[in-house]
Order: sequence, then structure tokens, then C-alpha cells
Amino acid sequence: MTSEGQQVTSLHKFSNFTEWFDQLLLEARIADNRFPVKGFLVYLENGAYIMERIRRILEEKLERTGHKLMLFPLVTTEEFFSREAEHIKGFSTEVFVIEQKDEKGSERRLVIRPTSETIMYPMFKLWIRSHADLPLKVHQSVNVYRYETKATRPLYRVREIPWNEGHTAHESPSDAERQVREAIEIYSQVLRELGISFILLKRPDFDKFAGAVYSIAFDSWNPDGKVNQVATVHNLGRNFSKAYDISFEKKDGSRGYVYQLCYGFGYSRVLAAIIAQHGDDRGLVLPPVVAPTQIVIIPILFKGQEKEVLDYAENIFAELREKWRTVLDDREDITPGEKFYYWEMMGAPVRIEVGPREILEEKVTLTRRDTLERIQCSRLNLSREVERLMESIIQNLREKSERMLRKLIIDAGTMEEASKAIDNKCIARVAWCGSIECAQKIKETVGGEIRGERYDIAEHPNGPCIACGNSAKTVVYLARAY
RNA sequence: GGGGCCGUGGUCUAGCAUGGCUAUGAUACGCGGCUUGGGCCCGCGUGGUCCUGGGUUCAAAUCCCAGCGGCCCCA
Repeated sequence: MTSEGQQVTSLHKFSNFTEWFDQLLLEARIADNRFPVKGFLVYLENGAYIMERIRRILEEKLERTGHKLMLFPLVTTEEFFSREAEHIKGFSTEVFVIEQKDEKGSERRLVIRPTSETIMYPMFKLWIRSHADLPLKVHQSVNVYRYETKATRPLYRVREIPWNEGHTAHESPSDAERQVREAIEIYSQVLRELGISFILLKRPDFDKFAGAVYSIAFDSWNPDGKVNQVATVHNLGRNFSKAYDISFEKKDGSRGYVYQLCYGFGYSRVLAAIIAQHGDDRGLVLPPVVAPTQIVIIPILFKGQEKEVLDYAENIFAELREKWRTVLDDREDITPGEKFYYWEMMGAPVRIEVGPREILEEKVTLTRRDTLERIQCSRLNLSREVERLMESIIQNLREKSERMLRKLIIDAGTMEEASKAIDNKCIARVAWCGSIECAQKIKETVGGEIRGERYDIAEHPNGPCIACGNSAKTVVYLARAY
């Protein structure tokens, strides 16, 4: 047996993240970025599978909280698209447009959704008539399209974006506020179930969603220090309802415009976060809940004893497949060692080895992917042991990721300290006076941008603004971002 | 948006400076054998628009221009 800890691949997650990630995408069958259009990629069997699992987890929670699944068109008209002034300002440079000419040569232009407000809200106007129609809560999991001008990166920054978007309408600001908390709770739960850690931030005004009153964002940590915005929740106030004339009759007989929210959860970015936060230099490490293969059984076949070992393995396979996505890897042309490496790359949470030794002692050897720890249990206890292991794995992934996040957040009292933190691939926590000028200055000298202040907890500055030295209004987080 | 680096079988890569031979090697893949507790070994075989288009030249993977695609840095 060779040493377990030896470095056997060229992959180094923390020292060379981009290379590690790109290589993993293809080798672990997540995505193939060789499709020749910038920003568009093919999701391979594992990537597509994991995103599908994430979708089911999220949609189940959305539907349990009263969100109705609807499906809206891919396109909107130029007129609808331009209704809300800030919205069009924010998105006009990055929409895809379909130009179609009829036989007479007259041209029609349709805008492909960069997000679906301008498609849904004209319909909301038709559907909402009185307070009895409220709240209206809908969601859909679809692709949206944005012509990114920045450099694209697979999963993180693409032009075809798979996500779920939720849209709600309410009769009062307090109802809308309650909905903000519900949306945050739903997204937090999903991310928690996936073991992804994040900071929940209220974006500064200059960085909020185009057309929103304020924006809340989930920034997950990344090994290269660039935070990954996996989800956002926007309180739109009445900006859109006024533009799209979505009004209703109140209980007292008067009329008013609805208060709205929209929120989005980026499937490909969450997939990226799973890969980036949990993966290691051997490949993927998947939370059991999304793993395409949860258990792999590898029979150790010695000449003359093949049948006994295979029978034993098949018996285990039959038992485990009742509950878990299990694969019996009985390929004959590959050595067990090669199978170990293969399944580690694929991130299968639990590996089971059975050979003559196990049969003799009526035991099973299990290896957990997250720690590579090897344990033995009796054949009879197998199901219970697997159950325990799966629970332990997600718990460990979650705790490990949270520890890393805490480690990455560095308090900085000066621009120099903040710069150093950013250079070290960390997230800096600093005091800020709130002025745009200082935000600009911080971005230029520190290298990271202001991502916002904590939304879930109140943090109070205990020093002056790191840029101007005047008294600080808030504590904000600085990071480079995707 | 500005600057830099890069593009060679499926993957990784040599060759490019100083143009010239059948385009190098590994891996992968196929067939056969041997093996199987961490990527074993042996034999045979398959696989290339050298990113695309144009230019220079007797001759281009190699030099020049443009486009497409990728990576990095700055705004």
C-alpha cells in the first residue's frame, strides 16, 4: 500500500485555482468549455445532474412556501424592456437582441431576457386586481442571457445563465419586507444543505440591482479570493409597479401600486461553489445530496476467487441501492487503484472495498471522500454505518467551509492592511464613511471592491473610514469578485 | 473598455527565436495477453484542417495582418 497523502496529480486548488478548476471541469465530467461561442458551455452528465438536484432542492422549498411555478417567454418587446428607466440603463448594454425581417423587409426586434421582470410584469398587471390577488408569488427555473463584457469564466461568468428567479407582489411595504426575509431563509437553507458558506450582504447603493430599492446578496468564498455571488434578493419597492402600472384595490376601496421583490439563485454559480469550496487536489468532493453516485463498490478480484468476491459485492450492492445511488464498479480491465483515483475525481462520497479479507471476516471497508479516512464495519451494520457516514460527511463539509470563511475574513484598519488582505486572497472587513469617493479610492488602492455591509447581523465600526479618516458609518466587506 | 500572454491527434506537450526531413513524446482510445488491497506490465494498432481566413516566400506549425477562442493584469 502506498502512502495515502502523496500528491499524485498536477492539481493544486489553492495555489493555482484557475488551472485546477478548468482541469476538473472536464475530467470530472462537469462541463465542456470547448463549445466555440464565448460564454456558452456544455454541461456534461455530472454538472447537469448536480444542477438538477440543486434545482429540485430549491424548488421544493419555494413551492412549500407558496411560490407557484410558471413559465414565461424567452423574449420581450423593446417597448416593455424600456419601461423602467434604471432597469434599462443597467441592462441595455448587455442584452441579446433578435432581429427578424419579414418578406417585405420590415424589421422586428425582440429582446431576449437578461432577467424576466419586463416579461412577467405586463402579465402581473393583468392578473392583479385587488388585495385578494396578493401576495402573488411565482418562480421559474430557466436560462437568461446576458452579453457579458467582462471576461467570461465557465460556471462563474457565463452569457447563458441557468438560474431560478422568484418574483412576488405585495400590498404593503411590511409584507414585502417579510418576503425579503423568507427568500433569504429559503436560499440560506439550500446553501446550508449543500455545505456552502457565504456572507450575506446588503449591497451599497451604487451596486444594487438596476431598478431596486435595495439588494441583498449571497457572496460565497472562493479559493482564489474572488467572491462568488451565488444569489441575490432585491426589494423593488414600487419602481416597477409604477412603470408597468400594476395597481390593486385595497381593503378600504382606494387604489395603490403593489410592492415587489425579485430574487435569483444561480445554479451554475452554486455548482461552482460546491466544486470550489469542497473540492481538493484529488478532484470533486460532493455533498451526498447532490452526488450522481453516492456509493461506489469496488471488488478486489484475485485470481481464482472472482466469483466469491463478486457475489459478496453484488449482495451489498442490492442492499445499498435501495436507498442510495450506488454503482458496482466491476470493470475488469482496470486495477482497483485506478478505480480509486477515478471515483475520487468524481467526488463519490463513500467508497466500499470488498475482497477476500472482508469476506473472511464478514466485514466491509469504507472510505469517506471528504477526509479519505478508512474504516471497517461488520457486514450486518453496513446500512446503518453508511447512513451515519453520509450525515457526517455533509456536516464536516459544512463546518470545514465555515472555518475557511472565518479564516478568510481579515479585519483591516488601514488601506495598507486591506491591500495586504486582498493580495493574500482574503476578504477585508473595514470601516467606511459611505461616500462614493471613498468607495472609488478604496477600489483603486486596495484592489477589492466594496461588496456591502452585513444584512444578517449589525456590525458597528470601531474606527474611522479607512479611506478618508472621517467618522465611519458602516462596516463593509471588500473583495475581488467574479 | 485598455494592455499582455497563448492556441499543435480526445487531453497535456516538443518543435517556432534563425522558414526546408515522414510534426515529438506522454496520456487516452481499440485489439490481445498478463495482473488486480492506490494510476502495474508486455505486444500490436487507431488517432492531426498544427484555431480560422488572408498575406510574404521556391517553400509556413514557424514570419506578417485580421478574425475567433482561452488565460492574466488594469479600468
